[in-house]
Amino acid sequence: MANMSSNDLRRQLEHEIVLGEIVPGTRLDEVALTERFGVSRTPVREALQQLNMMQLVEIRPRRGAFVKKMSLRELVDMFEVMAELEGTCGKLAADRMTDEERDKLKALHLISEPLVADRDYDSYYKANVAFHEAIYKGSHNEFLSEQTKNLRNRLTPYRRLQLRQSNRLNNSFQEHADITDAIINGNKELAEQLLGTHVTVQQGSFNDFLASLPMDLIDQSA
Amino acid sequence: MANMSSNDLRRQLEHEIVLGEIVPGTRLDEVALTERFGVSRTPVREALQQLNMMQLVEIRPRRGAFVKKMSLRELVDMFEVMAELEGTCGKLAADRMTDEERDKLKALHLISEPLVADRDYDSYYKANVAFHEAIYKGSHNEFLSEQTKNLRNRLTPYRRLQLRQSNRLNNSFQEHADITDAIINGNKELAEQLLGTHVTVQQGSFNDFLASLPMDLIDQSA
DNA sequence: TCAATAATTCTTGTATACAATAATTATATT
DNA sequence: AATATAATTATTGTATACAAGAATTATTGA
Repeated sequence: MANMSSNDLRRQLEHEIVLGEIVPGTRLDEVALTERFGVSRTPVREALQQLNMMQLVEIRPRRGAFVKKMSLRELVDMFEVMAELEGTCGKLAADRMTDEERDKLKALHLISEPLVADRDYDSYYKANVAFHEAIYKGSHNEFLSEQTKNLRNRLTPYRRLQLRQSNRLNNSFQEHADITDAIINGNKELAEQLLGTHVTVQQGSFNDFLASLPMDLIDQSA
Repeated sequence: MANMSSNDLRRQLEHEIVLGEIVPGTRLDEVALTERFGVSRTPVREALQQLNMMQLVEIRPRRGAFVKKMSLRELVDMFEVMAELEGTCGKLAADRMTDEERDKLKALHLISEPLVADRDYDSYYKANVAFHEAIYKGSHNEFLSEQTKNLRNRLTPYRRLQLRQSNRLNNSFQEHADITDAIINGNKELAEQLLGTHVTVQQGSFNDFLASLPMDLIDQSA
Protein backbone atom coordinates (compact mmCIF):
# COMPACT_ATOMS: atom_id res chain seq x y z
CA MET A 1 0.00 0.00 0.00
CA ALA A 2 2.92 2.24 -0.92
CA ASN A 3 4.39 3.73 2.24
CA MET A 4 0.97 5.03 3.14
CA SER A 5 0.84 3.24 6.43
CA SER A 6 3.58 5.31 8.03
CA ASN A 7 2.14 8.50 6.57
CA ASP A 8 -1.39 7.57 7.58
CA LEU A 9 -0.16 6.72 11.03
CA ARG A 10 1.57 10.05 11.30
CA ARG A 11 -1.50 11.93 10.18
CA GLN A 12 -3.72 10.12 12.65
CA LEU A 13 -1.38 10.65 15.57
CA GLU A 14 -0.82 14.26 14.53
CA HIS A 15 -4.56 14.78 14.56
CA GLU A 16 -4.96 13.30 18.01
CA ILE A 17 -2.07 15.25 19.44
CA VAL A 18 -3.22 18.55 17.97
CA LEU A 19 -6.73 18.01 19.26
CA GLY A 20 -5.38 17.19 22.69
CA GLU A 21 -6.74 13.66 22.64
CA ILE A 22 -3.24 12.51 23.36
CA VAL A 23 -2.03 14.72 26.18
CA PRO A 24 1.43 16.29 26.13
CA GLY A 25 3.81 14.24 28.20
CA THR A 26 2.33 10.84 27.41
CA ARG A 27 4.66 8.18 26.15
CA LEU A 28 3.91 6.65 22.78
CA ASP A 29 4.66 2.99 23.23
CA GLU A 30 5.75 1.38 19.97
CA VAL A 31 4.23 -2.05 20.51
CA ALA A 32 1.01 -0.52 21.80
CA LEU A 33 0.79 1.42 18.56
CA THR A 34 1.54 -1.67 16.49
CA GLU A 35 -1.36 -3.44 18.17
CA ARG A 36 -3.68 -0.50 17.81
CA PHE A 37 -3.00 0.04 14.12
CA GLY A 38 -2.27 -3.54 13.19
CA VAL A 39 1.10 -2.88 11.62
CA SER A 40 4.67 -3.71 12.50
CA ARG A 41 7.07 -1.53 14.41
CA THR A 42 8.74 -0.30 11.24
CA PRO A 43 5.99 2.06 10.03
CA VAL A 44 5.23 3.00 13.64
CA ARG A 45 8.79 4.10 14.16
CA GLU A 46 8.83 5.98 10.87
CA ALA A 47 5.69 7.84 11.90
CA LEU A 48 7.27 8.72 15.24
CA GLN A 49 10.37 10.02 13.48
CA GLN A 50 8.18 12.23 11.34
CA LEU A 51 6.31 13.59 14.33
CA ASN A 52 9.64 14.17 15.99
CA MET A 53 10.75 16.36 13.09
CA MET A 54 7.44 18.20 13.30
CA GLN A 55 8.32 18.94 16.94
CA LEU A 56 5.12 17.28 18.07
CA VAL A 57 6.90 14.46 19.83
CA GLU A 58 10.27 14.22 21.50
CA ILE A 59 12.38 11.10 21.08
CA ARG A 60 14.59 10.43 24.06
CA PRO A 61 17.21 7.88 23.00
CA ARG A 62 16.55 4.40 24.37
CA ARG A 63 13.67 5.83 26.43
CA GLY A 64 10.96 6.22 23.83
CA ALA A 65 8.79 8.87 22.19
CA PHE A 66 6.83 11.37 24.23
CA VAL A 67 4.25 13.90 23.14
CA LYS A 68 6.12 17.14 23.53
CA LYS A 69 5.42 19.44 26.41
CA MET A 70 6.20 23.08 25.72
CA SER A 71 7.84 25.19 28.35
CA LEU A 72 6.19 28.48 29.19
CA ARG A 73 9.09 30.23 27.54
CA GLU A 74 8.65 28.29 24.32
CA LEU A 75 4.93 29.00 24.32
CA VAL A 76 5.41 32.73 24.72
CA ASP A 77 7.99 32.69 21.95
CA MET A 78 5.73 30.69 19.67
CA PHE A 79 2.75 32.95 20.29
CA GLU A 80 4.91 35.92 19.45
CA VAL A 81 5.87 34.38 16.11
CA MET A 82 2.27 33.34 15.54
CA ALA A 83 1.20 36.96 15.96
CA GLU A 84 3.74 38.07 13.38
CA LEU A 85 2.75 35.42 10.87
CA GLU A 86 -0.96 36.13 11.28
CA GLY A 87 -0.23 39.81 10.84
CA THR A 88 1.70 39.14 7.68
CA CYS A 89 -1.10 36.99 6.32
CA GLY A 90 -3.53 39.80 7.00
CA LYS A 91 -1.32 42.39 5.38
CA LEU A 92 -0.91 40.35 2.22
CA ALA A 93 -4.55 39.28 2.16
CA ALA A 94 -5.69 42.91 2.32
CA ASP A 95 -3.47 43.52 -0.67
CA ARG A 96 -4.08 40.45 -2.76
CA MET A 97 -7.47 38.92 -2.11
CA THR A 98 -9.81 38.71 -5.05
CA ASP A 99 -13.28 40.19 -4.74
CA GLU A 100 -14.68 36.69 -4.36
CA GLU A 101 -12.29 35.95 -1.55
CA ARG A 102 -13.29 39.15 0.23
CA ASP A 103 -16.96 38.25 -0.08
CA LYS A 104 -16.22 34.78 1.20
CA LEU A 105 -14.35 36.17 4.18
CA LYS A 106 -17.26 38.43 5.07
CA ALA A 107 -19.62 35.47 4.82
CA LEU A 108 -17.38 33.30 6.97
CA HIS A 109 -17.30 36.02 9.57
CA LEU A 110 -21.07 36.39 9.68
CA ILE A 111 -21.54 32.65 10.19
CA SER A 112 -20.21 32.98 13.70
CA GLU A 113 -22.61 35.75 14.77
CA PRO A 114 -25.38 33.44 15.99
CA LEU A 115 -22.79 31.09 17.48
CA VAL A 116 -21.62 33.86 19.78
CA ALA A 117 -25.17 34.59 20.88
CA ASP A 118 -25.72 30.88 21.60
CA ARG A 119 -22.38 30.53 23.33
CA ASP A 120 -21.76 27.53 21.09
CA TYR A 121 -18.08 27.25 21.80
CA ASP A 122 -17.35 24.19 19.69
CA SER A 123 -19.02 25.56 16.59
CA TYR A 124 -17.43 28.95 17.12
CA TYR A 125 -14.09 27.26 17.42
CA LYS A 126 -14.55 25.65 14.04
CA ALA A 127 -15.85 28.82 12.41
CA ASN A 128 -12.87 30.63 13.88
CA VAL A 129 -10.45 28.20 12.28
CA ALA A 130 -12.19 28.58 8.91
CA PHE A 131 -12.08 32.37 9.19
CA HIS A 132 -8.39 32.45 9.91
CA GLU A 133 -7.52 29.90 7.27
CA ALA A 134 -9.37 31.98 4.71
CA ILE A 135 -7.06 34.84 5.57
CA TYR A 136 -4.00 32.60 5.30
CA LYS A 137 -5.08 31.52 1.85
CA GLY A 138 -5.88 35.11 0.94
CA SER A 139 -2.21 35.97 1.35
CA HIS A 140 -1.68 34.09 -1.94
CA ASN A 141 1.51 32.78 -0.44
CA GLU A 142 1.12 29.07 0.01
CA PHE A 143 4.31 28.66 1.96
CA LEU A 144 3.28 31.35 4.44
CA SER A 145 -0.17 29.86 4.65
CA GLU A 146 1.20 26.42 5.45
CA GLN A 147 3.67 27.71 7.99
CA THR A 148 1.02 29.67 9.79
CA LYS A 149 -1.41 26.77 9.80
CA ASN A 150 1.30 24.49 11.13
CA LEU A 151 2.18 26.80 13.95
CA ARG A 152 -1.49 27.29 14.80
CA ASN A 153 -1.84 23.51 15.00
CA ARG A 154 1.09 23.18 17.30
CA LEU A 155 -0.38 25.78 19.61
CA THR A 156 -3.89 24.38 19.53
CA PRO A 157 -3.60 22.20 22.63
CA TYR A 158 -2.73 25.33 24.57
CA ARG A 159 -5.42 27.52 23.08
CA ARG A 160 -8.59 25.51 23.28
CA LEU A 161 -9.53 26.74 26.70
CA GLN A 162 -8.90 30.38 25.97
CA LEU A 163 -12.13 31.00 24.13
CA ARG A 164 -14.10 29.71 27.08
CA GLN A 165 -12.91 32.58 29.19
CA SER A 166 -15.41 35.18 30.38
CA ASN A 167 -16.26 37.33 27.40
CA ARG A 168 -13.46 36.25 25.11
CA LEU A 169 -16.09 35.07 22.66
CA ASN A 170 -17.65 38.50 22.26
CA ASN A 171 -14.27 40.17 22.01
CA SER A 172 -13.10 37.68 19.44
CA PHE A 173 -16.16 38.28 17.29
CA GLN A 174 -15.78 42.04 17.48
CA GLU A 175 -12.12 41.75 16.56
CA HIS A 176 -13.04 39.59 13.58
CA ALA A 177 -15.45 42.27 12.45
CA ASP A 178 -12.71 44.89 12.48
CA ILE A 179 -10.26 42.54 10.78
CA THR A 180 -12.77 41.72 8.07
CA ASP A 181 -13.39 45.39 7.40
CA ALA A 182 -9.71 46.19 7.25
CA ILE A 183 -9.03 43.41 4.78
CA ILE A 184 -12.04 44.17 2.61
CA ASN A 185 -11.05 47.82 2.50
CA GLY A 186 -7.51 46.85 1.57
CA ASN A 187 -6.12 48.52 4.66
CA LYS A 188 -2.86 46.56 4.88
CA GLU A 189 -1.38 48.22 7.91
CA LEU A 190 -4.56 47.97 9.96
CA ALA A 191 -5.17 44.35 9.00
CA GLU A 192 -1.62 43.48 9.99
CA GLN A 193 -1.85 45.27 13.29
CA LEU A 194 -5.26 43.89 14.22
CA LEU A 195 -4.32 40.32 13.41
CA GLY A 196 -1.02 40.70 15.23
CA THR A 197 -2.77 41.58 18.45
CA HIS A 198 -5.77 39.31 17.89
CA VAL A 199 -3.92 36.06 18.49
CA THR A 200 -1.50 37.28 20.96
CA VAL A 201 -0.72 37.42 24.55
CA GLN A 202 -0.93 41.15 24.83
CA GLN A 203 -4.61 41.05 24.08
CA GLY A 204 -6.16 40.74 27.49
CA SER A 205 -3.63 40.69 30.26
CA PHE A 206 -0.70 38.33 30.35
CA ASN A 207 -2.04 37.00 33.61
CA ASP A 208 -5.28 36.01 31.92
CA PHE A 209 -3.28 34.15 29.34
CA LEU A 210 -1.34 32.34 32.01
CA ALA A 211 -4.52 31.52 33.87
CA SER A 212 -6.00 29.96 30.77
CA LEU A 213 -3.07 27.61 30.30
CA PRO A 214 -3.51 24.04 31.48
CA MET A 215 -0.41 23.88 33.61
CA ASP A 216 -0.17 20.11 33.58
CA LEU A 217 0.49 20.27 29.86
CA ILE A 218 3.48 22.50 30.39
CA ASP A 219 7.08 21.49 30.76
CA GLN A 220 8.02 22.81 34.18
CA SER A 221 11.61 21.65 33.96
CA ALA A 222 12.70 24.29 31.45
CA MET B 1 24.93 3.77 19.88
CA ALA B 2 21.41 4.84 20.82
CA ASN B 3 19.49 5.94 17.75
CA MET B 4 22.34 8.24 16.88
CA SER B 5 22.97 6.64 13.54
CA SER B 6 19.71 7.80 11.98
CA ASN B 7 20.08 11.27 13.49
CA ASP B 8 23.73 11.48 12.48
CA LEU B 9 22.82 10.37 9.01
CA ARG B 10 20.13 13.01 8.79
CA ARG B 11 22.49 15.73 9.95
CA GLN B 12 25.14 14.71 7.47
CA LEU B 13 22.75 14.56 4.53
CA GLU B 14 21.10 17.79 5.63
CA HIS B 15 24.51 19.44 5.64
CA GLU B 16 25.33 18.21 2.16
CA ILE B 17 21.97 19.21 0.75
CA VAL B 18 22.04 22.68 2.28
CA LEU B 19 25.54 23.28 1.01
CA GLY B 20 24.52 22.15 -2.43
CA GLU B 21 26.93 19.21 -2.44
CA ILE B 22 23.95 17.04 -3.23
CA VAL B 23 22.10 18.83 -5.98
CA PRO B 24 18.31 19.24 -5.94
CA GLY B 25 16.70 16.57 -8.06
CA THR B 26 19.18 13.78 -7.32
CA ARG B 27 17.79 10.51 -6.11
CA LEU B 28 18.98 9.24 -2.76
CA ASP B 29 19.39 5.53 -3.26
CA GLU B 30 18.85 3.61 -0.06
CA VAL B 31 21.35 0.81 -0.64
CA ALA B 32 23.95 3.27 -1.88
CA LEU B 33 23.55 5.14 1.40
CA THR B 34 23.79 1.93 3.42
CA GLU B 35 27.10 1.18 1.72
CA ARG B 36 28.38 4.69 2.13
CA PHE B 37 27.58 4.92 5.83
CA GLY B 38 27.99 1.27 6.70
CA VAL B 39 24.59 0.83 8.27
CA SER B 40 21.46 -1.04 7.34
CA ARG B 41 18.49 0.34 5.47
CA THR B 42 16.53 0.94 8.65
CA PRO B 43 18.43 4.00 9.90
CA VAL B 44 18.84 5.19 6.32
CA ARG B 45 15.11 5.16 5.80
CA GLU B 46 14.50 6.88 9.12
CA ALA B 47 16.90 9.63 8.12
CA LEU B 48 15.13 10.04 4.80
CA GLN B 49 11.77 10.30 6.56
CA GLN B 50 13.18 13.03 8.74
CA LEU B 51 14.54 14.95 5.78
CA ASN B 52 11.19 14.50 4.12
CA MET B 53 9.46 16.18 7.05
CA MET B 54 12.03 18.96 6.89
CA GLN B 55 10.98 19.45 3.27
CA LEU B 56 14.52 18.89 2.11
CA VAL B 57 13.70 15.68 0.30
CA GLU B 58 10.57 14.45 -1.38
CA ILE B 59 9.55 10.83 -1.04
CA ARG B 60 7.65 9.58 -4.05
CA PRO B 61 5.94 6.34 -3.05
CA ARG B 62 7.65 3.27 -4.47
CA ARG B 63 9.94 5.52 -6.48
CA GLY B 64 12.41 6.67 -3.88
CA ALA B 65 13.64 9.81 -2.16
CA PHE B 66 14.74 12.85 -4.15
CA VAL B 67 16.40 16.03 -3.02
CA LYS B 68 13.61 18.52 -3.36
CA LYS B 69 13.53 20.98 -6.18
CA MET B 70 11.65 24.16 -5.43
CA SER B 71 9.42 25.68 -8.02
CA LEU B 72 9.94 29.34 -8.81
CA ARG B 73 6.63 30.07 -7.15
CA GLU B 74 7.67 28.31 -3.95
CA LEU B 75 10.97 30.14 -3.94
CA VAL B 76 9.35 33.53 -4.30
CA ASP B 77 6.92 32.65 -1.52
CA MET B 78 9.70 31.44 0.72
CA PHE B 79 11.80 34.53 0.13
CA GLU B 80 8.82 36.66 1.02
CA VAL B 81 8.41 34.85 4.34
CA MET B 82 12.15 34.99 4.90
CA ALA B 83 12.02 38.76 4.52
CA GLU B 84 9.26 38.99 7.10
CA LEU B 85 11.05 36.75 9.58
CA GLU B 86 14.32 38.60 9.18
CA GLY B 87 12.50 41.85 9.67
CA THR B 88 10.87 40.57 12.82
CA CYS B 89 14.21 39.39 14.17
CA GLY B 90 15.62 42.83 13.51
CA LYS B 91 12.73 44.59 15.17
CA LEU B 92 12.98 42.46 18.30
CA ALA B 93 16.77 42.60 18.35
CA ALA B 94 16.72 46.41 18.23
CA ASP B 95 14.43 46.25 21.24
CA ARG B 96 15.98 43.50 23.30
CA MET B 97 19.67 43.13 22.62
CA THR B 98 21.98 43.63 25.57
CA ASP B 99 24.80 46.14 25.28
CA GLU B 100 27.22 43.26 24.86
CA GLU B 101 25.18 41.84 22.03
CA ARG B 102 25.13 45.20 20.29
CA ASP B 103 28.89 45.50 20.60
CA LYS B 104 29.26 41.99 19.28
CA LEU B 105 27.07 42.77 16.30
CA LYS B 106 29.11 45.82 15.45
CA ALA B 107 32.28 43.75 15.68
CA LEU B 108 30.84 41.02 13.47
CA HIS B 109 29.90 43.60 10.92
CA LEU B 110 33.36 45.14 10.83
CA ILE B 111 34.98 41.76 10.27
CA SER B 112 33.61 41.69 6.76
CA GLU B 113 35.00 45.09 5.73
CA PRO B 114 38.36 43.77 4.50
CA LEU B 115 36.64 40.75 2.96
CA VAL B 116 34.65 43.05 0.69
CA ALA B 117 37.79 44.85 -0.38
CA ASP B 118 39.48 41.53 -1.12
CA ARG B 119 36.41 40.16 -2.89
CA ASP B 120 36.78 37.09 -0.67
CA TYR B 121 33.36 35.66 -1.40
CA ASP B 122 33.64 32.52 0.67
CA SER B 123 34.81 34.31 3.79
CA TYR B 124 32.22 37.03 3.30
CA TYR B 125 29.58 34.36 2.97
CA LYS B 126 30.54 32.94 6.35
CA ALA B 127 30.78 36.34 8.00
CA ASN B 128 27.38 37.16 6.56
CA VAL B 129 25.85 34.05 8.13
CA ALA B 130 27.38 34.93 11.49
CA PHE B 131 26.09 38.49 11.25
CA HIS B 132 22.55 37.41 10.53
CA GLU B 133 22.53 34.69 13.15
CA ALA B 134 23.66 37.22 15.74
CA ILE B 135 20.54 39.22 14.89
CA TYR B 136 18.34 36.14 15.13
CA LYS B 137 19.72 35.41 18.57
CA GLY B 138 19.35 39.03 19.54
CA SER B 139 15.60 38.72 19.13
CA HIS B 140 15.71 36.74 22.38
CA ASN B 141 13.07 34.50 20.86
CA GLU B 142 14.63 31.11 20.39
CA PHE B 143 11.71 29.75 18.41
CA LEU B 144 11.84 32.64 15.97
CA SER B 145 15.58 32.32 15.74
CA GLU B 146 15.37 28.62 14.90
CA GLN B 147 12.60 29.11 12.37
CA THR B 148 14.50 31.82 10.60
CA LYS B 149 17.72 29.84 10.59
CA ASN B 150 15.86 26.83 9.20
CA LEU B 151 14.30 28.78 6.41
CA ARG B 152 17.62 30.40 5.58
CA ASN B 153 19.15 26.93 5.34
CA ARG B 154 16.47 25.73 3.02
CA LEU B 155 17.04 28.68 0.74
CA THR B 156 20.81 28.44 0.83
CA PRO B 157 21.22 26.33 -2.31
CA TYR B 158 19.41 29.06 -4.21
CA ARG B 159 21.27 31.97 -2.67
CA ARG B 160 24.91 31.07 -2.90
CA LEU B 161 25.39 32.57 -6.29
CA GLN B 162 23.65 35.81 -5.53
CA LEU B 163 26.54 37.39 -3.69
CA ARG B 164 28.79 36.84 -6.67
CA GLN B 165 26.76 39.23 -8.73
CA SER B 166 28.32 42.48 -9.86
CA ASN B 167 28.48 44.76 -6.86
CA ARG B 168 26.15 42.82 -4.59
CA LEU B 169 29.03 42.47 -2.15
CA ASN B 170 29.41 46.22 -1.71
CA ASN B 171 25.69 46.74 -1.45
CA SER B 172 25.35 43.98 1.09
CA PHE B 173 28.07 45.46 3.24
CA GLN B 174 26.52 48.92 3.11
CA GLU B 175 23.14 47.50 4.03
CA HIS B 176 24.71 45.70 6.95
CA ALA B 177 26.16 48.99 8.13
CA ASP B 178 22.73 50.61 8.13
CA ILE B 179 21.15 47.60 9.79
CA THR B 180 23.81 47.58 12.49
CA ASP B 181 23.24 51.24 13.20
CA ALA B 182 19.48 50.85 13.36
CA ILE B 183 19.72 47.96 15.80
CA ILE B 184 22.34 49.60 17.97
CA ASN B 185 20.26 52.76 18.15
CA GLY B 186 17.20 50.72 19.06
CA ASN B 187 15.35 51.91 15.97
CA LYS B 188 12.89 49.03 15.71
CA GLU B 189 10.96 50.16 12.70
CA LEU B 190 14.02 50.96 10.65
CA ALA B 191 15.75 47.71 11.57
CA GLU B 192 12.65 45.77 10.58
CA GLN B 193 12.31 47.60 7.29
CA LEU B 194 15.96 47.36 6.35
CA LEU B 195 16.21 43.66 7.11
CA GLY B 196 12.95 43.01 5.30
CA THR B 197 14.33 44.43 2.09
CA HIS B 198 17.90 43.23 2.65
CA VAL B 199 17.15 39.56 2.00
CA THR B 200 14.47 39.98 -0.44
CA VAL B 201 13.71 39.90 -4.05
CA GLN B 202 12.70 43.51 -4.32
CA GLN B 203 16.21 44.56 -3.53
CA GLY B 204 17.81 44.74 -6.91
CA SER B 205 15.40 43.96 -9.68
CA PHE B 206 13.38 40.81 -9.85
CA ASN B 207 15.08 40.04 -13.11
CA ASP B 208 18.44 40.08 -11.41
CA PHE B 209 17.13 37.66 -8.88
CA LEU B 210 15.87 35.36 -11.58
CA ALA B 211 19.13 35.62 -13.42
CA SER B 212 21.04 34.57 -10.33
CA LEU B 213 18.99 31.41 -9.92
CA PRO B 214 20.54 28.18 -11.14
CA MET B 215 17.64 27.07 -13.27
CA ASP B 216 18.62 23.42 -13.28
CA LEU B 217 17.95 23.34 -9.56
CA ILE B 218 14.42 24.52 -10.10
CA ASP B 219 11.31 22.44 -10.50
CA GLN B 220 10.01 23.42 -13.91
CA SER B 221 6.97 21.20 -13.69
CA ALA B 222 5.09 23.32 -11.17
C1' DT C 1 11.86 -3.37 57.54
C1' DC C 2 14.68 -0.95 54.44
C1' DA C 3 18.52 -0.21 51.30
C1' DA C 4 21.57 -1.86 47.99
C1' DT C 5 22.57 -4.89 44.48
C1' DA C 6 21.72 -8.70 41.33
C1' DA C 7 18.65 -10.98 38.11
C1' DT C 8 15.03 -10.58 35.04
C1' DT C 9 11.97 -8.47 31.91
C1' DC C 10 10.79 -4.98 28.72
C1' DT C 11 11.73 -1.65 25.20
C1' DT C 12 14.29 0.49 21.94
C1' DG C 13 17.74 0.42 18.01
C1' DT C 14 19.56 -2.11 14.11
C1' DA C 15 19.90 -5.79 10.76
C1' DT C 16 17.92 -8.96 7.86
C1' DA C 17 14.15 -11.37 5.38
C1' DC C 18 10.22 -11.30 2.63
C1' DA C 19 6.51 -9.17 -0.36
C1' DA C 20 4.96 -6.01 -3.77
C1' DT C 21 5.67 -2.70 -7.21
C1' DA C 22 8.47 -0.20 -10.55
C1' DA C 23 12.23 -0.31 -13.96
C1' DT C 24 14.77 -2.77 -17.23
C1' DT C 25 15.88 -6.03 -20.45
C1' DA C 26 14.65 -9.67 -23.63
C1' DT C 27 11.58 -11.62 -26.84
C1' DA C 28 8.19 -11.82 -30.28
C1' DT C 29 5.29 -9.99 -33.77
C1' DT C 30 4.35 -6.99 -37.52
C1' DA D 1 13.78 -2.47 -37.76
C1' DA D 2 10.43 -0.82 -34.61
C1' DT D 3 7.04 -1.41 -31.29
C1' DA D 4 4.50 -4.00 -28.02
C1' DT D 5 4.53 -7.38 -24.65
C1' DA D 6 6.58 -10.73 -21.53
C1' DA D 7 10.25 -12.02 -18.38
C1' DT D 8 13.68 -10.54 -15.38
C1' DT D 9 15.89 -7.58 -12.20
C1' DA D 10 16.11 -4.03 -8.91
C1' DT D 11 14.17 -1.18 -5.32
C1' DT D 12 10.95 0.15 -2.08
C1' DG D 13 7.71 -1.01 1.86
C1' DT D 14 6.76 -4.01 5.72
C1' DA D 15 7.55 -7.68 9.02
C1' DT D 16 10.41 -10.14 11.89
C1' DA D 17 14.74 -11.35 14.35
C1' DC D 18 18.41 -10.16 17.11
C1' DA D 19 21.33 -7.06 20.16
C1' DA D 20 21.93 -3.63 23.70
C1' DG D 21 20.47 -0.72 27.13
C1' DA D 22 16.77 0.85 30.56
C1' DA D 23 13.29 -0.31 33.88
C1' DT D 24 11.50 -3.45 37.04
C1' DT D 25 11.44 -6.97 40.18
C1' DA D 26 13.72 -10.21 43.26
C1' DT D 27 17.17 -11.20 46.52
C1' DT D 28 20.42 -10.46 50.05
C1' DG D 29 22.38 -8.23 53.96
C1' DA D 30 22.16 -5.24 57.74
